[in-house]
Amino acid sequence: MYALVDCNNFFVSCERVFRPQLEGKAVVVLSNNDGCVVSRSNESKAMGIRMCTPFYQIRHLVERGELVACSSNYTLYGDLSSRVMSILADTVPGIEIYSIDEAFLVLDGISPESVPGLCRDLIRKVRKWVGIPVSIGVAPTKTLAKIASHFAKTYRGYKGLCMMETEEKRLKALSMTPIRDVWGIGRRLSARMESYGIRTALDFACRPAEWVKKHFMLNGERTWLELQGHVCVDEERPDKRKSICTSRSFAEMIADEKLLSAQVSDFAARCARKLRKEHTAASQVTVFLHTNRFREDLGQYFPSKSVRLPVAVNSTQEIVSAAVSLLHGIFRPGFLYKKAGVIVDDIVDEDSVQIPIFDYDLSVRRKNDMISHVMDSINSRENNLVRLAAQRDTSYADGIRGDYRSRRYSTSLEDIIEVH
DNA sequence: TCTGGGGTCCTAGGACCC
DNA sequence: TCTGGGGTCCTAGGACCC
Repeated sequence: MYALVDCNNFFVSCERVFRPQLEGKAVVVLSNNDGCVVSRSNESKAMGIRMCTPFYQIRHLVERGELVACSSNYTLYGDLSSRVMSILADTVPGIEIYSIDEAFLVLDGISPESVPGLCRDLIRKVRKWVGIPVSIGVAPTKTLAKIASHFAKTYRGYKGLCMMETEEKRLKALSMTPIRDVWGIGRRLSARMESYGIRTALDFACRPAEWVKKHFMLNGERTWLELQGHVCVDEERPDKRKSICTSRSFAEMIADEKLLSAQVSDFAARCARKLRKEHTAASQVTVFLHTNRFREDLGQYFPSKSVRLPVAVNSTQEIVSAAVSLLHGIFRPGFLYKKAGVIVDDIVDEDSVQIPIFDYDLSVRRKNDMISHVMDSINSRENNLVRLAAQRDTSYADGIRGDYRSRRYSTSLEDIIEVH
């Protein structure tokens, strides 16, 4: 059996940990630039606020005092997430962290009758020690555990735990689950399913195997098997990423190449830091630009360009310099740019980097690596204090709007003192 | 006026080879 | 005018996830 532990309304719950007065109120957490809604409390869901709603469409509710909006504070959420995960990891033999607010527990070796008690204990512990409410769904496959956790969250009677351990419960749950809510069935697939008359997960699970194979690809078949109770989604995801991306929308559109170059340098430096943190290196760098897709009155341009480096690298200097020259290759004057980003991929472990035999100056590489590590150790104390000249000379948050930002309760000494 | 960020996997189709 | 068949590998883009 798998247990899916899911933090309820995670970002909102994190804000509530440090601002208990938000308990019971309609709250939303906004994306970068206070752009759109990325987390909702039950109360704001009940008001009909949808996920990804642009904030300007609901700002009047905040002004009328009917809704509380919080700018996102990812450092805080990451910190609370790791506290939750470490409690889970201490309690069960295996844990697969699936996202910032979800983890699968592998219940191998735990007797079935002790599972409910163990789960209830976890719910209690996480709530008491971290302050975050979680729901747990237990079922024979990950796809079914997802469905179970949805029931655990939605129906008060379950008190946060839904066990799907019998055939009868499986069929009942599938019959009550719209096909679009099934893990792995997105907008496109569910539209197609509905055109075949499939409305619920049970409708789909009841179709014959041949029919599913004929009409859907590998993923559809996999989901179908999982709904039957056959494990297909098993393998744990590796902890090292295959690609790393740093991108931002700008509060104000940018026309100037120098300004854009400073932003892109900064994104590239962030990618390099993420690589070093995971002890990996990348041999491909990509830069992309977006104009504002919502402004039909303005010229549109979505260029992107990649370069393959002769060696996998993770020094700030090398990644930034690759990114800047890519930018110069795609920048075209006369456009207003709304978003830019840097992607590094073709990632390998930093200690298994293949060094070319010819035309490569190892001493330069060593020097770059040393400088990067010194930058890391200084920047770990004061974020972005030491930068390349190419990076913009403002602090990171500049140019990114966040009018409703909470304090850095878990990381900033000043803010911790303020709380106490 | 104002519309997020960061990932993974799969597939189709092109390039290339024999 | 007529112009094969089959395989592999790579990549861009789509679909999906949180």
